[in-house]
Amino acid sequence: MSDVFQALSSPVRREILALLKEKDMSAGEISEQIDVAKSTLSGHFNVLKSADLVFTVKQGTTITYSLNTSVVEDLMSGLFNLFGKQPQSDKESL
Amino acid sequence: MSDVFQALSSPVRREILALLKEKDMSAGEISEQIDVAKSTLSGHFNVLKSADLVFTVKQGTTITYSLNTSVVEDLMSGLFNLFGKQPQSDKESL
DNA sequence: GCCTTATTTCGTAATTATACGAAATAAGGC
DNA sequence: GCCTTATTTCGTATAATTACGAAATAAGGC
Repeated sequence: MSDVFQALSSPVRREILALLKEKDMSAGEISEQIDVAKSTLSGHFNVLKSADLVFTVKQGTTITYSLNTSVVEDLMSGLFNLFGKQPQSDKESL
Repeated sequence: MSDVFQALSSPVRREILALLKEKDMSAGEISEQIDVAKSTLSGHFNVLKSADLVFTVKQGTTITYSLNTSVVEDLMSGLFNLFGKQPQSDKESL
């Protein structure tokens, strides 16, 4: 849960996710759209992968990034758990 | 938007919010529940206030913190905007 | 085997975040 | 006016984040 929020706290990473919402893209394609060094982007990709927000498929030398929509649903339910009216059942989710 | 995610990325701050979900609490009451120094908590309160996730009422020498539920709704709609099926209309929200 | 293209890892620097204890501020009761 | 209680600000230390360019790795075409 921390990982997901931490990942989402960067505007650059949210921009990556917004691009991937439209279509799957390679690291190179993403770097054409976002003005930071490729090495920096690569670091952001790692953060997004660790948070399980994206997954990759490697085809030859290009790596295609895709949005992992199921984790977004997990995030939503986590937010409901954090803020919803129901009493907090387990604190592990914090 | 960054502020909110950044605020939510800390487990300590999420624990504060979970406590405030149950009921309004003073800084002192919160510090009885969470094992970090009061000065450290005070810093977390500032982050939460900057993100507009909580608001305060001062009565005498005690300050009561309350959850700002409307910002949670803003967060939800921001997430839908980021991940939802509809094409991204404005990039300002990033 | 060698070049080119795609991407990541490494070394480094600057900024930001998190934590603590001690000192400062603010309000109320006596 | 002085003490007590509640909370914040300050000084400081450490760790994490973000960024860059250069070098390393990986795969494919020739």
